[in-house]
Amino acid sequence: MAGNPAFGNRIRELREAKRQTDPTFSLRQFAQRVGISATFLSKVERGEFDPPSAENIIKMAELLGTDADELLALAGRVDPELDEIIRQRPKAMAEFLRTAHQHQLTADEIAELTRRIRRDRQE
Amino acid sequence: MAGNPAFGNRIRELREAKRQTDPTFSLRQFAQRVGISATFLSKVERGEFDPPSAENIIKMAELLGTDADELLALAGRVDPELDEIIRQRPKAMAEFLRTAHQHQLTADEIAELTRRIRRDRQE
DNA sequence: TTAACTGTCAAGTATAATGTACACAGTGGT
DNA sequence: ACCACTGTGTACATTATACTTGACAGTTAA
Repeated sequence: MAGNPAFGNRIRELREAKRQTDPTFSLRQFAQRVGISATFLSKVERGEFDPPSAENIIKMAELLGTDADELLALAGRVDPELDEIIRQRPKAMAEFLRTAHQHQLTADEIAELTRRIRRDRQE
Repeated sequence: MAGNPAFGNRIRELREAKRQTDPTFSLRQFAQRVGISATFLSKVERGEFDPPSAENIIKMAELLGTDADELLALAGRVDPELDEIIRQRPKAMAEFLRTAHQHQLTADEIAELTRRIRRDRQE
């Protein structure tokens, strides 16, 4: 890899937005709360460095009040927890994911299947 | 990481089995066909080194005639292709996976959902 | 005007991941 | 006795990942 402007821009955008109402969202202070250096964050936001580790991206999402999975996706990563879930049922989950992809399921259609799990289980 | 006996044992087991009928499945020859050194494979099989890259595990699965996703899971990895699929619908897929996990869906139940995708799509 | 911020630049670092080359010892056949 | 093969131990090598330190210039507020 060699930097990711899409991810960086999004972080800067979210951080600047937060800062409108909370001045502690300066580059330095935000970096400190995430647990990385200001320099690193600066380069990441300008797409000069690769996004941080999944762990730190998740911290960013929490602080910024946004969805971690979307931020991770933007960074070209997946929550390690999801990989762990796949590993518990590798064949079945792999087949499910590939089939969903082949049929180009929309987010709504996937959400419908999620609801079905909850519904079937609750009775 | 620091070696993975479960993965190594499985590879050795599968390779030795193959060798019963095909003498080209010696450690050296198999390593060569996978594209790694015999030394490395030896250490991996004895759980002294970590499993190879996802790419090389997939090659092993092909040569050994076994399921790549299961081998990858044993190695503590996930096919990068699956991560890519998740990244295309991060929120929906993440929610699906977490819900399936929370409800402890069995492989069969997941397969049923996969069939449902195909069925609903075919009409 | 100086003090305290803001973000940025240049350079370097620590650790892990993913391997390699080469020499060696044991075994089985000829 | 020798050859060719088996797997293995020692000792690195290479690249990527995920950052850090310290110095700097511009802006803002007292």
